Amino acid sequence: MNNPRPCYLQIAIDTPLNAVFDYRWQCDPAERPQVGQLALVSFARREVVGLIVGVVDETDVPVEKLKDALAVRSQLAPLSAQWLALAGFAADYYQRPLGEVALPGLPKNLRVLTTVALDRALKKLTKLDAPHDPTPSNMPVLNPQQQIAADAIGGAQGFTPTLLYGVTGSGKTEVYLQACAQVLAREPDGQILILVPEINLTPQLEGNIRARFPGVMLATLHSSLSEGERMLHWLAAHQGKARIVLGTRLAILSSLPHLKLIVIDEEHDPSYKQQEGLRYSARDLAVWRAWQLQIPIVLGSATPSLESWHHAQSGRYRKLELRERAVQNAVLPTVKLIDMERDKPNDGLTSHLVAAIRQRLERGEQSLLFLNRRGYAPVICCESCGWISECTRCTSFMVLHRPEHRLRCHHCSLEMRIPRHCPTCGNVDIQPLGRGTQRVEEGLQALFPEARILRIDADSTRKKGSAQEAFDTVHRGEVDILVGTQMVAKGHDFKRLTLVGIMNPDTALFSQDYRASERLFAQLMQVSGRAGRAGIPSEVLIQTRYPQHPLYGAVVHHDYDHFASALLEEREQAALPPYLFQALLRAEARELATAIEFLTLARDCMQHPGITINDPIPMSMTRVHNVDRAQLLVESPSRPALQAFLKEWMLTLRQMKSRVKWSLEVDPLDI
DNA sequence: ACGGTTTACCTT
DNA sequence: AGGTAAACCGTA
Repeated sequence: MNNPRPCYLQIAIDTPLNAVFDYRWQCDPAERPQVGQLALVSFARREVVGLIVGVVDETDVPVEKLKDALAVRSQLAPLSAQWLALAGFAADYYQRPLGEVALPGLPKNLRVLTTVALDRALKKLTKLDAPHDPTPSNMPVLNPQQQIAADAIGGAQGFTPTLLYGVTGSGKTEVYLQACAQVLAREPDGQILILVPEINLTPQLEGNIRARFPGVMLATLHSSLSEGERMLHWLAAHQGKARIVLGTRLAILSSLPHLKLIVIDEEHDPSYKQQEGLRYSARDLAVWRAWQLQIPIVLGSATPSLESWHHAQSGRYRKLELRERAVQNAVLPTVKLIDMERDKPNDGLTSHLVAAIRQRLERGEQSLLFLNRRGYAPVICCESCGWISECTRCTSFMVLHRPEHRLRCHHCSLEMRIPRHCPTCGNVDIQPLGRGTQRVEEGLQALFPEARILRIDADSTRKKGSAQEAFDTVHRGEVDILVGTQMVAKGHDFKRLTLVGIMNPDTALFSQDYRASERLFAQLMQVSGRAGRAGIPSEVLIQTRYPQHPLYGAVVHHDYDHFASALLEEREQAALPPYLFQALLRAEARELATAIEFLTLARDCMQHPGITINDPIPMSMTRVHNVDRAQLLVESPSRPALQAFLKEWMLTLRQMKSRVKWSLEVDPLDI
């Protein structure tokens, strides 16, 4: 006899509450809901989609509190136990409730009340039948180092983390592709996840993969997809139809039931770290995922993160090296330092750099000027009383944007007209101080009136698609001099580019942030790599006041090894990551004192053997948009000890019910 | 007494 | 978090 008895669904919901919620469900025993399915429930006067993490016959929740679940999304195959374990690991590690990790990782259309988008995508995928021919088209012949690397990665069994270390142009992409080919050929349903820092900046890669594997479905996952596309691509991966998934950091949480290989390109890139909400590192989660599934993972970079380099040195990761440039007879560019004390710059440009640009113009070659500061000038100031354009809402300056004739705060977007005279003393001589890309562009145009100059930065590419258009213009050779921020440093191969000028990198040398030099080195190597890709000898000129600085010496000699070893030694001596593990508790309030007070309480509320809790300090940019921020750094040489402490600590802090807004970041990058 | 804003409370 | 209802507050 069928005794219709309710079962209870334990549901994770996207809320900061650290709990799962039980709902009643009238179970047809033949169709019991499954763990990993999604369900629609009413929660705190609204309806939300949650994730079923348990199906049980009993519950401790009092009957008067229990509600019926409204619907189960049975048309969608459940998320696998392995996927749930990944979300669970991320939730534990980053100290957030499971629902806050698992649900935002799903396409938005799966989380709405109606299922029309889901049904439409399902229908579309049924009709579309995925090609299943893993045969690659025209595989280029690899050089011996590349071949060894491709075979080692493609033929690896079990959890095999590999650091693929090779300079720009050494042909890492080709190694990935051929390793992929081996895995696709060997594993009949096998899926591959390829992560890149920013997909817009590597448009070539998607094309290369499609061209190489015409018989295999590729799905992309990144933030500039429309919701419809994202739903479709996510489902293609979830159903196993997409054999290759190419995506940014958010793709690490995609459902890949037959995942057999993970590739992380430019693994050192800071954009693998999410900087708001759940502050996860896609690279670190990827390594965990590979370990969980016991599959190979390759981390590629010309300038690996010190964390990965350290793992390679200690033998935890296998290190494979590509020493030669593989791209047809390409040579490493010559890097030269220009001493700005001896060659005084005019309009920010030393005579050496000007001469080098002129030479390129005469030869019909392209130049790139790299300056990591947008706007016209970072600040304006009054000549007579010393007034400077500070933001009224932030601890920062209002940046002069000349084309728009406005001052703008880059942190809270406050804008105002440029004052005609000084607001404090009335003096009319207000001068821009320092220079950004707009001012450099203006200076160059005055110097080379006949040259075609293009500026690429966040301001010039605000409109959708305008960045691509700008890059296309450069590729077509319609630009002589390119001025840009870090936007131009990544990915693009400029065939006719033979000169890279780096305008003012010195500020990072003496930064409080101990990671600044690691980042600067990676950035200089990366931007240098834009030149010399087509076999024409090319040059990188770095303008500096500190030509003796060892960092520049390492850049000149393209010597990451020694630079990294020296940095690692420093980090070990100073007890810093990767020899130390950190977490950061942040608090924000109208008054700085309120934030500090909360953090002091947090510091003193628990015993903490083996853990160092530093004093609360205001953040380096204390005020943003009229909110004051402070932080508390927690450190331990043992990751498990830190994890155990954080777990307890979060329980205690949540119980404090303080009305101060606070958040925890595990493994912070910026301190 | 009004209406707009800040705060407190709840989530199965 | 996010949604609602209660509490607060200046002013007519």
